[in-house]
Amino acid sequence: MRYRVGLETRSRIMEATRDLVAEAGLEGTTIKAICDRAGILAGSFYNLFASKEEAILAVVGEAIREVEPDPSQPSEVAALVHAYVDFVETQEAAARVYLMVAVTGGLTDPDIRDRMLRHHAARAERFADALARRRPDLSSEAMRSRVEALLAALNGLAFHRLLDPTFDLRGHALGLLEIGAR
Amino acid sequence: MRYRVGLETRSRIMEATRDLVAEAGLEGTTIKAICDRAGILAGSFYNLFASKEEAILAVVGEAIREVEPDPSQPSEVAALVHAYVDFVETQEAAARVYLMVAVTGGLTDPDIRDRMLRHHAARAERFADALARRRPDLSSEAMRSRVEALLAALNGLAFHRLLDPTFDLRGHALGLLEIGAR
DNA sequence: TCGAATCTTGAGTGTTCATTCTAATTTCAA
DNA sequence: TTGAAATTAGAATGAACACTCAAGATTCGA
Repeated sequence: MRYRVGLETRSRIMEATRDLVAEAGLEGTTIKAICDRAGILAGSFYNLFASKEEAILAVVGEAIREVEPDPSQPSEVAALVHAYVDFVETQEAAARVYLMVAVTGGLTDPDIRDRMLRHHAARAERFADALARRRPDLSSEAMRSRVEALLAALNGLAFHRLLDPTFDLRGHALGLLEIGAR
Repeated sequence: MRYRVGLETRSRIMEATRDLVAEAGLEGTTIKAICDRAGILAGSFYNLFASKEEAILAVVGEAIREVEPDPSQPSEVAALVHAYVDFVETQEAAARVYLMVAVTGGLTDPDIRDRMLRHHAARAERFADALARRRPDLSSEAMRSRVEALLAALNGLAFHRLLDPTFDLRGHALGLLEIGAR
């Protein structure tokens, strides 16, 4: 059971963590820097998070929850693509943190890798459902292939956009639909 | 002017660095671990590399040079795709290091970011030339769009393959050609 | 209002790590 | 063979950093 002030501190910590990791990377971000930006001291940090890793994973968890709009109701493929582009464009810091953890963590830590693969599988499922409505003619093999290609391309394009802010992510992402999801 | 033993030590260091970073990540890899695996002591490391970062960038440079086959003569799109898949499959450690540096470094260090964007531009050029021969009908805009989509998708698929060794990278990569480069 | 739970402070701890330095050894061109 | 340059060993250094702790302050339900 947390007090209100504790919850506020917690969200200030997460905000500071997200922005700092987005700028300086996972290891470039120190507890001291997080605390300075959140306006607290180390003891308060450890009152709310067990470790730096836990704070970063909390940020990633939040990003994962925000990248998918309304998981309850079905969507069009184009709507899913737009939602993803919106996420990258408007929550750039969260997108950067997600990407860094997915790559560094995914390639070195089995737990994070499994988490990323599960997230990917859920996303693929969602896209497959949407695509099935638009292209009922495709075999499940062809569907799988299209979805993997589309998700991989979206991720690759998003990475390019994060490297180069002038890159037209939305244009290229919508181009994918023209090329592959006629 | 280096002596033969120095050059041999240098390549042992690079090999150790590549494999360790592939396993443990950029910051998980220590100078001591590199030296242990290379069978040397710290003094020798610093006789040949100015810093840990320099050794890692040397590994990345080597990977960049190996990912492109014969930059002199022109290639078919399919050949370029095969070459990329071959690189990821046979030089998995190098591919992992490249990816980690591209993401963590690219998103936090301006020099590395520029280097990655230049590498991408050169690759895109290469793919565009190959695609132009197969599809002379496409406008230069459509060409650009196809190439960006193809490269992004290849990168995304490669990342997935590195996360999940059972993922059929070559199958999906060739699927891209069927979908988009008819 | 009371007081148990929660929160904050801020100094402190211990470790890990990249990097340096010096002296001894080895290489290899002339 | 010689000796200047390159290589190596290995201990030492110093900084950075994640994390702990005890004591006081604050919160808020009962």
